[in-house]
Amino acid sequence: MPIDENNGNIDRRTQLMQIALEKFARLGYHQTKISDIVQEAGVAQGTFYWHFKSKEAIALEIIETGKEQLLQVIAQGYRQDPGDITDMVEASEALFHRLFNFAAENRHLMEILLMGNGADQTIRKRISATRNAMEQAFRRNIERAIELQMLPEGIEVELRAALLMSMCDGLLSRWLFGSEDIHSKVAEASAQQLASELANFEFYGLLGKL
Amino acid sequence: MPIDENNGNIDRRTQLMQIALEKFARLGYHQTKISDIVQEAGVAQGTFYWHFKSKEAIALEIIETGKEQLLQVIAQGYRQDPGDITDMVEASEALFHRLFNFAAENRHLMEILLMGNGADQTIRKRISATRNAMEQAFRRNIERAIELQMLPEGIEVELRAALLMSMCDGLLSRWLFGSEDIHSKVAEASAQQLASELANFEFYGLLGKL
DNA sequence: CCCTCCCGATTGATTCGTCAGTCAGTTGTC
DNA sequence: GACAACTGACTGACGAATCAATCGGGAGGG
Repeated sequence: MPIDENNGNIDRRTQLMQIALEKFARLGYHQTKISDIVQEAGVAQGTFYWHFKSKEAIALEIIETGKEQLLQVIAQGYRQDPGDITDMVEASEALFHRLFNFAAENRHLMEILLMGNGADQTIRKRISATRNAMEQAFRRNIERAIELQMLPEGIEVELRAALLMSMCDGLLSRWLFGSEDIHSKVAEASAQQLASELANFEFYGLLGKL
Repeated sequence: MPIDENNGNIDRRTQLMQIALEKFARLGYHQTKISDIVQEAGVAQGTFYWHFKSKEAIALEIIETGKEQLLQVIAQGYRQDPGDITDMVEASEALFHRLFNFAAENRHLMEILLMGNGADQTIRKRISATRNAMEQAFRRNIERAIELQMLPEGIEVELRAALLMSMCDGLLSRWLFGSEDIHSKVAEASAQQLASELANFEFYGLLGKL
């Protein structure tokens, strides 16, 4: 056999994490048995415990990895140089667009992060830390916009970041996992459309641009 | 003993539901043992199974009860007669205020509804149905406002309802359960303040009233 | 070239704790 | 004596984690 054997032969560790991610998302944390994971990977149960300390450990590692990717997407942030409000809306829209694309490409990860599929305390805490990090990223973006005088000074930054994050949460859950029975328009929209609507609402609220 | 014995002697069923609600919220569904519940109620394990078919059954019943209360709060809705935008914002604010007060008085219920504390499929589905019902209530309110010409006709009602619901979700979670380490301003605000900020953002967005 | 020792990776039967749910029996009330 | 409410020891299943045994391949020595 050749030395460099990489024909779909990813690192066991990575393979197990991918399978676990998919199962945690689809079945929920508690419903996923280690035996399910190893069976799908075609290895024995002991192998799992050679690579990971425990079931919880693999979950935490999955979340940590996802967090880093996600923050990278957001960190690209708003544009650096001043402009008018239209520029601001556009920049915001671009950020959402990137975020929505990432989410679509990482459904399982988002399912865990957004729906917190039935994990326990420790894991939920880690998830919430991840979301908190996202929110802080949004917040820095808003602050930056104020420095550049693209937004008025008086506004409650923290509150606005929270609202923004909430709206992302909400749109993403509905877009990716909206209940089948209720055919939502949100579910059918494109990442581009959603990003655009969201950015508009962010700035102009229900009354729209006047 | 007298016939009508009600000295803090609530119906066993109700008592068990209250205790279960508190424990599900605090510890999470899977972490809560039936033995915990009955111990706190001071009854034997068999008693639980005399009143409820299963652990899942009590959880579903708790959610159902909560859903009804919650919908009642929202159903009081916007005012019925036309007015100007300021009236609209005020009506909206009043709705949020009622909702936030209810939430504060029903922390445990909200914790389950908002954080979905680690339950499995069936239960999460029921929770999501409850939230969906809330969202539809918001939606009807927006539609009503359009009929009364308090809002422009062109807007995407469904999307706006989703965004509104998301913001409520987000504010409520942060207000009631915001992580202790990050002292959030949101956590310290009053129901009144939050309702007001939210209603303003709803209509005017980040740019504020001009 | 072969033998052997080492070690990382893997196996899977077994252990062990944990709970949801059961049931045969008791209590007390009308 | 009938029936609703309650008891609590018990069981049966399940699933996370363990561990002694195995495998395969590379390094080194003769």
